[in-house]
Amino acid sequence: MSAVSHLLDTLNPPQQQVVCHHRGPLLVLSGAGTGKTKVLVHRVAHLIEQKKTDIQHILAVTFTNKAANEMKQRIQSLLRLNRLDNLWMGTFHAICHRILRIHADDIGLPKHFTIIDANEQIRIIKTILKEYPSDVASFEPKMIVNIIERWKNKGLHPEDLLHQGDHKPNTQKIQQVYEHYQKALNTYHAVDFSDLILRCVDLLQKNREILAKWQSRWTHILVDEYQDTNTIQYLWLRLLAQHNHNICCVGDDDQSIYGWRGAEVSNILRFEKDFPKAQIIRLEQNYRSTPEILTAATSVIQGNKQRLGKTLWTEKKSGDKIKVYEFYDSQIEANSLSQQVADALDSGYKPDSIAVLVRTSAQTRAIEESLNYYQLPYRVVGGMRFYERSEIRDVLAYWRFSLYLDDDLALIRIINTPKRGVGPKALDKLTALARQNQTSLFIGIETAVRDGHISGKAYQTLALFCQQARQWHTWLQTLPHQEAARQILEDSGYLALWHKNRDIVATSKQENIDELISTLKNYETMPQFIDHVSLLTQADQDEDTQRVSLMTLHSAKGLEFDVVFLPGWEEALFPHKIALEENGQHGLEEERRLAYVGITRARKRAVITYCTRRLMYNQWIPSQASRFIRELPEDVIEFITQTPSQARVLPPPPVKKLSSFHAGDSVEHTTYGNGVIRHVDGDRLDILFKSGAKKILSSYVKKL
DNA sequence: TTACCCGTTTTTTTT
DNA sequence: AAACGGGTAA
Repeated sequence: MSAVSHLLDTLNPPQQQVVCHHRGPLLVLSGAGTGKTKVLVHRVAHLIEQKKTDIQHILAVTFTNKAANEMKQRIQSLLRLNRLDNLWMGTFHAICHRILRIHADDIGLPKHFTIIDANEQIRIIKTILKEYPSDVASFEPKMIVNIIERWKNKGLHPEDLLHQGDHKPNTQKIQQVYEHYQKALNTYHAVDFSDLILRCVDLLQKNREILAKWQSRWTHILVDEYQDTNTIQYLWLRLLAQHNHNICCVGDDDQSIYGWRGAEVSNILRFEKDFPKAQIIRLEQNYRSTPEILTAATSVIQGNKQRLGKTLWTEKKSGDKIKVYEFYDSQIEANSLSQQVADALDSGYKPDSIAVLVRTSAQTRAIEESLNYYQLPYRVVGGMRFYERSEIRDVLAYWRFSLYLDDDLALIRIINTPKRGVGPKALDKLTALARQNQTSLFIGIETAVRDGHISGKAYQTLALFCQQARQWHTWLQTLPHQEAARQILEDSGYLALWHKNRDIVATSKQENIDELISTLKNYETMPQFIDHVSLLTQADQDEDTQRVSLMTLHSAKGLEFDVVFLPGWEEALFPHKIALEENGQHGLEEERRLAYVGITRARKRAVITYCTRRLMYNQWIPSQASRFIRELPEDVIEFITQTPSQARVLPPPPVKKLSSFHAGDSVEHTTYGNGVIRHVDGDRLDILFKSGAKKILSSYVKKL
């Protein structure tokens, strides 16, 4: 008997096995912790092992790249395979990206089109808005981007909006900006995130042969986290599955938390209509949590009216009650949380089986400070992402531009970094010139230099720059790519920008750049690296080290931990007031699903906390318990209140004794690095860092 | 063109 | 508290 057939028996009969064997459209409505990932992994493994299906005929869509990697690994170890190169598994965006690159010619994109991020979107919108009359120009660029995204998520192009008959004056104006924005993207040979999918759908719809090719290629389509699929993604799936009808979607309507990104639960209902023979299977046995946790989660989610409805049950043994704490303020909440983390570690839980899940990323700051103070090992998941740092984007732009001299967006980013005396004015002129001649910006600049269109100061630097750029381009063709990459940064004077500066910020930027250069060796060529990087969102750093995870509820989707802390359950923060203001009842229900996701991440212990005052914008704002706390069933919770007088006393200092400080001691600060104490003033230390002197609370520094 | 001052805003959630 | 933007002087 083969390994997998044997493993199928370890699945929990009967439904889980049915999912693995089923052919034809299948919708798996499964609750939290019912083993849906396991089922998907086994289904794919089973298909591959039976040899009836070649790996390349399977398409599996996951919600994050990380989830895809994990699933691949699990399949590999099940089948004892080394590689799964021909398996198409990844996010909608990654898969559409691959398809678009194959068919770039068919839709008039260059092979190396650029994918722009949110910052670049806003920058482009800003420049566009300048050309409009004052009423439009005063629109918030971010709002415009949001509206355009919403349209794109529904598959609406600028011209579709004209036929829609929405004649609100603002809609018409924004429609024009949308049209303008798409033109700008075209001239930059760029697409935004939503375009990856939208343009892929366009490609498939307009080109029957290409559609047929992909339809017949994929005999099996699997979709995870189906509840978070938006309209355009659904259209894409439907196009591809229409031929074979062999599509298996797994999702939980109670965990739909991306409505603001266009996800529609109605896609679940649509599925039954578009695939009439679809079978629906419900997985309702939870294998993850204690009955207490499950009861609490179920009770909260029952507050929602719009549910497909299912009843989760478990055979697990009874465990701890869910603790609900009220604290005097958010600092005390953070400190108490640290202590409880320390307790959990003491009682044997591994750091990576503990998580702190917050509603907004702003909450992480206070918690981080406290975890630092108590010297607990933690990691912020999805915080300031590596590839979003300005120095990393600069370096990537240098490389991208050197590789593709016609990449105008990259050029614009780096042309005046370091300063070459080319400001917005000069850039406007050069752009206009390039557009006039129908050339890329770089060629435009070269012409301008040759024909002497530029005056004194900028002329010198630009002439040099053009020569250098040609040189960089050649280097990438002739030298080993890692070497070329470094030389470009040297030669351009970009590295010197940070070398000059001795402060801690510059040092960390240098380190980041070094790290980026060293990752180049994992790729064979520069184009390969650039392609890969444009879709990376989370740098999977120090995965191997044992740390407590600190992240938002949204990024915790699909994960599970033994112990879960849920701080900040207060009205206005959770449910967030913007969600209520903008989306009313729907907003509230989505927040409630978020609460459900939070609680159900826990295997053994869940701790919910709130406080009566919270520090916001450096001001103390009174707060009150979230309505979700009232929705918890009393018999599974243990309620603990700290009175203000108790709360005023700060918890004792770290488990390890806090060393007393003296002038002359060397200390370390997580942000500012190493420094020397000049003067001690009670709890405040006057420290000389490389970046300059700072007065810092003793609790934030470590004695060396 | 850039550097600096001063007043204003910032906190949903992410592929 | 810290980041951002508009305005102005050099």
